[in-house]
Formats: sequence, C-alpha cells, structure tokens
Amino acid sequence: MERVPSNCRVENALGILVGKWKPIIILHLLQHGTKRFNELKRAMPGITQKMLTKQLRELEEEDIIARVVYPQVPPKVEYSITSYGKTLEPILEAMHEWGTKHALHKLEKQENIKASN
Amino acid sequence: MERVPSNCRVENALGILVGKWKPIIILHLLQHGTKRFNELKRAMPGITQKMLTKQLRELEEEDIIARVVYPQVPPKVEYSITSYGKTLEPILEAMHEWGTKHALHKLEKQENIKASN
DNA sequence: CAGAATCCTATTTGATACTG
DNA sequence: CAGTATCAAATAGGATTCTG
Repeated sequence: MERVPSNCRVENALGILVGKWKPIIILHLLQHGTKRFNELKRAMPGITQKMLTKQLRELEEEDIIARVVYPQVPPKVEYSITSYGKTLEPILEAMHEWGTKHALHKLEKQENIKASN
Repeated sequence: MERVPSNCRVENALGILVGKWKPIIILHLLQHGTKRFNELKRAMPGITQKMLTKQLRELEEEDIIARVVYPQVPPKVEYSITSYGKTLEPILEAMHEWGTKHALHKLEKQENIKASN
C-alpha cells in the first residue's frame, strides 16, 4: 500500500506494521526470541514461503528484525527482533489491549442485533 | 485487506486504522471536531470523493465515527468521532510519537549511506 | 452538497513448482 | 533448509462522469 508523503507521523509506524503477517511475525519473535525460517513458518499456519520471505525482507529493510545466515549445508537462517524493533512493543501492546476490548464491543453489537430480531 | 481470523488482538486495532486516509481522517476529527463532508475533503488535498466516502463509511461501520444527515436541501452531513472512536487516541499517540523518532532513524540511515560513499 | 456509478490501474496475497 | 520463479486472484486506490 502506497502511503501519503504527509507530515502525519502516524503513517511511519503504520507503514511498518501493515501486512497480513507482519504483526504476527513481530509478536512471535518478541515473545519467543530468535527463530529459524521454518520455525516461523510452522508457527504460522496458512502462511506461504513466499509471503513469509517477503514480509521478513520488508521488516529487515526497516531494521525491525535481523537476519543472520549461517554459511553451511543445509542452510540455516535465524531471525530476531532488533533493539530498534523492540521499540515497537508499546504500540503493539496498546493495540493488543485495545483489540481485546474491541472484540467485546463487536460481540455486544452482535448481541444487540440478535436482541432486536 | 483481508485479515486473518486469528486470536491476535493486534489485528483488531490494525484493521480499523489501515487505509490510506483513515488515520488522517480520525486525527483530523479528533483535533478539529465535527466536520462536514466537503470540509474534510478540502482538509485532505489529493483525496477523491470516492475514497473519502468509502473510508468514512468503513469507519462508521466500526463505530469510530458518527454520521449525521440533516434532511435539507442542499444536503448537509456531519461527521464526528464517537466516544468509542476516542479510545483509539492512545494508539494514535503512541504511533505518532514512535513515528517522529522513526523519521530521525530513517534520516540517520540516509546519512550513513552518504557517509560511506 | 454529498454522494453514487463506472471504468481502470496498481499493489497485495495466494497456489504451485522448482532449486542451491 | 531456505528460499525463487511464475501465474492467477483478490483488494485497494484513482479518474471521471452523473445526480437528487
């Protein structure tokens, strides 16, 4: 998604977090530490190699995660959150907390619809 | 963007904020209060009626903004943040603060690239 | 004024097969 | 193991025209 070149700083954080799997990847690495490519893939049912690779590369480009390649056969690549990436944690936490409440809000809306029928 | 039906609550907040103009609209209404359709349009150079309408409708659907139609000619429609929408403010603030620092981070990267040439 | 409708392009995501 | 490459589908976003 192309973002506006505005002075709206919110976009800076949003641009990094947006992607179907990015928040999940970041959260997983934050909570479970360094992981190999296939460990991440297994942890995220439904993701394809292509998407995992792409989102990891984009997060790496933004210095949110670090990619370390061990030159051996078979290959071994480890991903971890950078110290810079860790600064995203408060935002993620705020969103998680809000999201938990929002789930309730949505549930109440459903109930209201049911009640009115 | 279709979102995963995961238990990752972060998606709940993210899904609402994602859209080229949504954060800008929310921020504008938060900071300037109730606005009419064309006032919003004028405040956001580059947006089309279609996109403004679409994003407003989606935010309304999520109970983030309220849409009030005055049955008169010419039409008058006012948009405002709901009390529920205001609960997003901490997230937006966290992102704005982070984004401000990130702008510096990106600048430093640029400088490093320059310095290494 | 505040949109709806239509047409079009670009970006994102997914499915599948192949490889050093 | 950790990817690429290719093709197809879905979604987002934009330009333009029309209307109660």
